[in-house]
Amino acid sequence: MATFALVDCNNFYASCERLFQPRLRGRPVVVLSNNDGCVIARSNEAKALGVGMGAPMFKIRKLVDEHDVAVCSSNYALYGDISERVMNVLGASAPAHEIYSIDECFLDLDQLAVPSLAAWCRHLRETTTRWTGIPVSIGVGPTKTLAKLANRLAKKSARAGGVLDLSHNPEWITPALHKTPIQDVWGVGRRWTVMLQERGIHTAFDFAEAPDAWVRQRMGVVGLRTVHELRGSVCHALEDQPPPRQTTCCSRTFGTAIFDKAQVHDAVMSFVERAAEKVRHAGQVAGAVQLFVRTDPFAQNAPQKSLSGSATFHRPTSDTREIAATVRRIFDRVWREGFGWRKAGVLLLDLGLPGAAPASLFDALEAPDDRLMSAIDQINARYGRGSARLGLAQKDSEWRMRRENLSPSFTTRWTDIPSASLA
DNA sequence: TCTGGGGTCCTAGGACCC
DNA sequence: TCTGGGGTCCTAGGACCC
Repeated sequence: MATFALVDCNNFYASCERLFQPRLRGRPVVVLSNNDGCVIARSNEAKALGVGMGAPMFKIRKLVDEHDVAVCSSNYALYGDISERVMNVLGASAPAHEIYSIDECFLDLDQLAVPSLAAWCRHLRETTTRWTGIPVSIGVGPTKTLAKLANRLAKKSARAGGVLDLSHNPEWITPALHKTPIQDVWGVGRRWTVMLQERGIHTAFDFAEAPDAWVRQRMGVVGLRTVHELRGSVCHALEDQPPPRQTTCCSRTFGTAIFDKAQVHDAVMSFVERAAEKVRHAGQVAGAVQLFVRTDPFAQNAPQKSLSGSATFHRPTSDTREIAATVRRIFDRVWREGFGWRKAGVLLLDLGLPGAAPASLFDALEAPDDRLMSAIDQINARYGRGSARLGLAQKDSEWRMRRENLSPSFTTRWTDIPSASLA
């Protein structure tokens, strides 16, 4: 019998904001998406006030004012760095681990020889919080799906104390399934929730009882795997060596609609720079690139339009200059005047290792020179992102995001390091 | 006035092959 | 008159995750 643990940081972004800002402790805190658009993280106090996940800021303005809710713009430099610290603690603790998201980590506890797994988990939980300042909850189960489910209950139940082990208490599994609403099962999203509820399936227990053939027909093999995992058979193994990315994307919603071609082009070029950096950082090259630009889908009265175009490189590349030249051609080809553009993005596709693709007939004629890109990447690694650039885009332009309540980069920028005084 | 960004996997259908 | 069977590859769209 396999044993998986899921360690999940509680209200991760809100907890990160609190780390270096004690004035936020005990107060309701929300963290907003880019452009300060909608809520993407809430402290327990904010949840208790009824602030929903994904709620647009303009809809909760009144609640925020009335209850003195602290509002933070998202600060990914901070969250990414804190995440790395948490993952380091967790990775060192277990025989094998899989970083599942910025705030979640699966552990494989099969080979762990300890007298009481629950006690071990409680200790890990305390250590993680003491060493990183981030509170976590731990769920344990015979499959990843059950570990997820246990984690949710560990968070909710005061009695559980942040840890719930279903693996060594199999008699708790059935009650746990009964207590889990169908929409909270890992792998069941909004659409499937509606479909399942219409057919009388309201809890994880109901779902686990559903006939295989029916699930297979309505939800494909993906749904069937979830059902089997709820019943305790492993369908999702621990992936401690994550497969390399197949695509990478850099896109943004602009702070305001933009009509000007040069401005949109500027934004697109900065996305090219960032996307190419990501791909080089992963040691990969891209086989193709896609560009999209679209209007604001929420602007009911404005004309809607979506532009997109793509191109294949005859030799896979990660060179910003080459990608930029290609994207510029696509941009000129698809551009249309007269629309208020609100979002754009660049996708790098068919990612692979350099040299993995078959050589083209003309390769010998154009040996790539990657010295400039390496130099730029090294400078930026040392002095901070954006220190050296190709001059493809203005540094500060109109399309920039709104981030009105941005916290300092406490741990990743020298000038922002918090100071303490003993006086 | 004000609604994020970045991914994965699966499936169906069409083009094309012999 | 009679009009197969079995593949592959690609793409778009839909579901999901955080």
